[in-house]
Amino acid sequence: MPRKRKLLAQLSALQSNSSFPQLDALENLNTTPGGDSSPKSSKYFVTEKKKSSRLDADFFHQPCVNLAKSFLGQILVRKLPDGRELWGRIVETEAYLGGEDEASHSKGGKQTQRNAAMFMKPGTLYVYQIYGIYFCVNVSSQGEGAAVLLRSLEPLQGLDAMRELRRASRKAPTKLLKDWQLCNGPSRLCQAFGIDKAFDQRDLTQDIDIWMVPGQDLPGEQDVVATTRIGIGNRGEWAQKPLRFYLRGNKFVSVVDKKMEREMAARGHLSCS
DNA sequence: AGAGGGATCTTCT
DNA sequence: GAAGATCCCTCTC
Repeated sequence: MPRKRKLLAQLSALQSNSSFPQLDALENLNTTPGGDSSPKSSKYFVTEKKKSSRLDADFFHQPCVNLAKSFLGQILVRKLPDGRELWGRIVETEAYLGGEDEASHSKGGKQTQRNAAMFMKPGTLYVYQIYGIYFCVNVSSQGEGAAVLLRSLEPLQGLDAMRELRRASRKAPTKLLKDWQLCNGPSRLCQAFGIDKAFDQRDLTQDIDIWMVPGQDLPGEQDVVATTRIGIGNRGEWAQKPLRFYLRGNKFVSVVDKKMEREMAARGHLSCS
């Protein structure tokens, strides 16, 4: 299986120096981002700066739907083992509410080995494998077994690395992926950001490889489209609930619901200009 | 542009 | 044993 071998090779190349994550962390504190090797930079300064800009436990401690909306416009940051930082603005999310939600992995309130992270403290990552080949990443919210699925990102920094990671999982020689194709889908963003099962149960408020920072321009209520979730098939009424949220008009969203956007406009949610 | 099928494996019945 | 919070490739209109 040449395809699989190629994937593994790419992955191990990227993670070649990650055998001792704690040592890596210490080294990273002593080096300035961007390869500046000025020897006198203070690690205390760097630590302080990081802490102040990271979204904290208070932010994640919100009811599921609120958190799903609050994520829009915020920034996911991933530090690769080689030191490169990937930045992506969150533009599409889905809320999975827990026990009562028939489409949730935590439906019926049942906790299993797979979904354990959904029951952990808000800000915990829940990463699961889907269809045997892909991964999806969620963030635990307030509420028993509730979590928010990250569906699409607008890539901001580290696009070359994202393209490499995305290309590694395809077989045929293809044209270079456009920017909008890098992170527009739950498993695509996991590929682009190098997120796999190893990130399950990690804490976004503490982890050294992945975290979130506040976005610059946060959307208002009128910029957010609320519509049905993707890929949950026949789950009765739960398939119909508006639990997917995305930024209106953003070209990095994976699935646009034109019909819903028209309905919202007709209802007067869209400001007339 | 849209429909259809294959890939591939963990989880739960 | 079957299904699954997906993606990619190919075929057809």
